[in-house]
Amino acid sequence: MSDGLDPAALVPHLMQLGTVLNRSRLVERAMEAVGLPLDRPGLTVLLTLRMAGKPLRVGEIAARMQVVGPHVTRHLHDLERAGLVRRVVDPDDQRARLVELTDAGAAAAGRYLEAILGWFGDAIADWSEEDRATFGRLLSRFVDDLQAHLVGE
Amino acid sequence: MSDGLDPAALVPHLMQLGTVLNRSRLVERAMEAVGLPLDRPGLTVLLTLRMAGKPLRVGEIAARMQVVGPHVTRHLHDLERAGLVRRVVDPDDQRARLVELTDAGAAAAGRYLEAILGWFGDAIADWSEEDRATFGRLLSRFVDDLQAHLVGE
DNA sequence: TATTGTTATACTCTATAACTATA
DNA sequence: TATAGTTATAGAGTATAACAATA
Repeated sequence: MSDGLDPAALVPHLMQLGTVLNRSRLVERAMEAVGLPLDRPGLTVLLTLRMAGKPLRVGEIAARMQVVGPHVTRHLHDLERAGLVRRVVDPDDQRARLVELTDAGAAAAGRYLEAILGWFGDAIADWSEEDRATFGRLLSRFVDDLQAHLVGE
Repeated sequence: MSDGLDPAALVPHLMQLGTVLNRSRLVERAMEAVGLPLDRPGLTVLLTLRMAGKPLRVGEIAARMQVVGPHVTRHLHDLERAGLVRRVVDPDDQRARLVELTDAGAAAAGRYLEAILGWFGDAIADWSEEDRATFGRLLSRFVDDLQAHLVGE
């Protein structure tokens, strides 16, 4: 109530960010840059595995993407056919499948990430080191707090 | 290169935020809270008009939502049938239509916004005033810089 | 009987193409 | 001829339901 930085001022920025993140041609450009055409969910699966740094079960991928199981299964087919991932039976549970990146998949995910990072880096190239650090800290905190509140409700 | 707050650390948070913003049930909850069932794009149209604070042409709404004209037209039908918006011919150009909120539409948009603001406010309720102000400032700057770079490329 | 994943199907959101009316 | 909007259609992304296999 003391100034203009209440939630009301935040919402338009967040809406705009959501738009840029999801509706801009960011992903398409990354795919052009890398030269390996994937659909958006396929790329998300790849990046999810890459960021996890280890093989994941189908259900775990779905949970991290916040989508439902069948959706992941569907895109795993394409990725497997393209030689980017491999499905192996989980030794701990014969029902489950462990999905892992192939060498080609890991390389592709790395190149995509590199392209995207390049853009983000360019966008904040002239920020002070302090602003970057502060933004990183507050953004992380914001996402965590928001998710906690939405889940907990 | 001096610490962990380079773009690489930002990306996972941004991906997560994108997920929360677009794929969580945030919108559905707001609609339940308000009791007026709309689809997501319909609600976005309503909020776009509300945040503009004045009647907008169809093309202008589409531009702000970063979607294509026909998409807006489609949802305007539903909104008009529900009595939430009104389409009037632009006096300056007989080809164009000015879309304006009805009283009911403005009231609904206000209630939705209130519900959403409430959640955001709760999420950052225990932040210091300084952190809120800083986050607001950096977020706004980040979105602007990012958009400028993506457009300019 | 509960859980992991798959198959089949349907729904939501958004785009492209073809058209109408005004400029 | 160019622009604002609409209608009709198609495609991408995701969900629900029914099922199979293992636990």
